[in-house]
Amino acid sequence: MQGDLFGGLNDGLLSRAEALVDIGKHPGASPPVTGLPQLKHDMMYHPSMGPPHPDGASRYGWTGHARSHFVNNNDDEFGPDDLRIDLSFSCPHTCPTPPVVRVHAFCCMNSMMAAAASHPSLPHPHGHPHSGHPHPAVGMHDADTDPRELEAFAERFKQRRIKLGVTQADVGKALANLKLPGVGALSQSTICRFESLTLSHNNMIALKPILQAWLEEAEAQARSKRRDPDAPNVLPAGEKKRKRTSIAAPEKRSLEAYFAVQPRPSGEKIAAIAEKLDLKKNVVRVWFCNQRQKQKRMKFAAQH
DNA sequence: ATGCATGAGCC
DNA sequence: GCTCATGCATA
Repeated sequence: MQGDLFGGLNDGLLSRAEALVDIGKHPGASPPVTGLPQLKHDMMYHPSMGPPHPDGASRYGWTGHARSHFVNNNDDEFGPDDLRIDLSFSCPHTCPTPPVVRVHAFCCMNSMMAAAASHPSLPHPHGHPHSGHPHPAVGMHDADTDPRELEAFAERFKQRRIKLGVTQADVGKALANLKLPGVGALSQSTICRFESLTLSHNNMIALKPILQAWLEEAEAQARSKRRDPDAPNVLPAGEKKRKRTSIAAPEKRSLEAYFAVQPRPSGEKIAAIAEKLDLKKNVVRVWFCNQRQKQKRMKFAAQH
């Protein structure tokens, strides 16, 4: 029960996939997929493809949760300042626990459940766009969605952030202090991905105005040199840490080979693959999900 | 910087 | 069960 992972499809493909694994890699060498029920497979985003055509994301409840209308795009001004600011701004001493502040990054870091539970009305406790702020595209123009512009902004953002002496993690936390409606803290990961353009096009568009707002605030504050003992945070002790599964190279190669043949295996196929590779079914399922997502990310910086 | 994971919203 | 935004953990 292993040569039929792809059900009625045929063992040929599988064998081929496995052969590829043995051989080493896979790339373009595997589209012999004669008649695979290839589903609508969202294409990769190419900067050259021009603006949004986010057919993909826009049809999935994308309500622009993080889209901010309050920010206009005038990111062409380079701050000639090389001042360094201590960290984030605002909310110096009197920052108890305001009603709408997203301070989860400071206090209840660990459990995302806690974050979600404690701020049920947050646009994105860590997650998603929901009924929150259905602000379509207020005053957005091509420049806001133009890949080239996003790329340029990301680059400028990074440079200016570094000049300010602020880390990606700092920016993420500081975002909450901005107190922009519907804008909470973000992780270092997300800031990093924004800078490296490894987020979806929509995600980039949504985050840009927010990061832009932060950058302007930060530079303004840096100019007016202010010092406040904004005491950072102390991570709460003892919390069950999430353990990250590590898929070994051989298994990963197999998965890649399977993916090349069929990016969207059915549940049964996933189960079969999981068994064959001796991995949890869920691990395999998530791997495919992440692989698909990864395939759709921007990352056009390296393509230029 | 990136791999594996979670959870909301949707089908 | 999927997509999508996002994050913890880790290389």
